[in-house]
Amino acid sequence: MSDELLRALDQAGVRLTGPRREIAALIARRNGHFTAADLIADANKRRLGVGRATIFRLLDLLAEQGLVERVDLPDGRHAYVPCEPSHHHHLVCVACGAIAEVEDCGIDAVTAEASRRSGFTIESHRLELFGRCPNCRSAN
Amino acid sequence: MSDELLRALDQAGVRLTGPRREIAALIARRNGHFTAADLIADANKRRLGVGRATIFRLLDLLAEQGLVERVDLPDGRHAYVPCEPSHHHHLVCVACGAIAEVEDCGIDAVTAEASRRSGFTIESHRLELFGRCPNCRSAN
DNA sequence: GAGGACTTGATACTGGGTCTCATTGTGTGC
DNA sequence: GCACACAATGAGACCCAGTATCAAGTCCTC
Ligand SMILES: [Zn+2]
Ligand SMILES: [Zn+2]
Ligand SMILES: [Zn+2]
Ligand SMILES: [Zn+2]
Repeated sequence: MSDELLRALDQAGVRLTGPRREIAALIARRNGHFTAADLIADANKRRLGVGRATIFRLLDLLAEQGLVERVDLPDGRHAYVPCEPSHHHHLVCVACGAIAEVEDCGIDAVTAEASRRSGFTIESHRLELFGRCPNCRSAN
Repeated sequence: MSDELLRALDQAGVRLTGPRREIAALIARRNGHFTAADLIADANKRRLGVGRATIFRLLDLLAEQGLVERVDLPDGRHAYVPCEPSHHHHLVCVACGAIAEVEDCGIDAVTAEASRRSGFTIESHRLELFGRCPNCRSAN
């Protein structure tokens, strides 16, 4: 539920205001990835009086805390995924939007090799995998 | 030079128009990554009469042909990188924008493992590495 | 409770990118 | 070379994500 998000925010010294609780609840009841526009639409539908800006601000906050991660979809849209705050990568179903998390499984070797060949110092990386989840694959 | 881009476009059955030649020249004289806005600024500076829309349209075309690839910068901006049309990844210098290309060096093993663990069929992936090129590292 | 800092939402604004459409330019067949 | 069908162009309007501003409201502490 949204309790996790709220607890984590509280521990980070962030004020737990009414709007923030409501937006956290919206996020908790989504599954898979969502865009800022999705949340704004949700909020409008439920006639919560929260403003657009507040939603963007909370998303920034959550991203800072690593509770949510930004994903760039293949079509260029920006989406968010609720997340554990440890390093990992996302597998996104292009049909239904379902998400799976995968921990590093050999990426470090790849970055080390790339660094050796190019002479670059690598500071960060982004890996996103796109495909079809088991459900969508069988539904074809 | 821009001849490569033009030749590739020609072979793909695309009309070689004046504006397209000029934009291709602009791209050829850039090094590293660039944004659509960069090209638009270049075009304005040189008083080429090309419209914004034409630049976006050519970028789409080039991306379709794999002659240019879209990169999502860490700050969320969308940039492009001139490219070979074979699969590979980019190493982007966060200080000066220099680009190095790296071929797959073990990524396939990572995707296979992720697929095995999650049950997803993986159709595509995006890997971007961010760091500092040798120049920027020593200049510090 | 009172106070002061933080948060909020309305609104205006920016900037990337798309759409439309009348005009122009290109490649082709002759 | 020339005409023609059709693709491409550019000007401008338009749309949408995201940001900035600021007066009014809210939270937490004391
Ligand atoms: Zn995650
Ligand atoms: Zn990683
Ligand atoms: Zn799916
Ligand atoms: Zn550099």
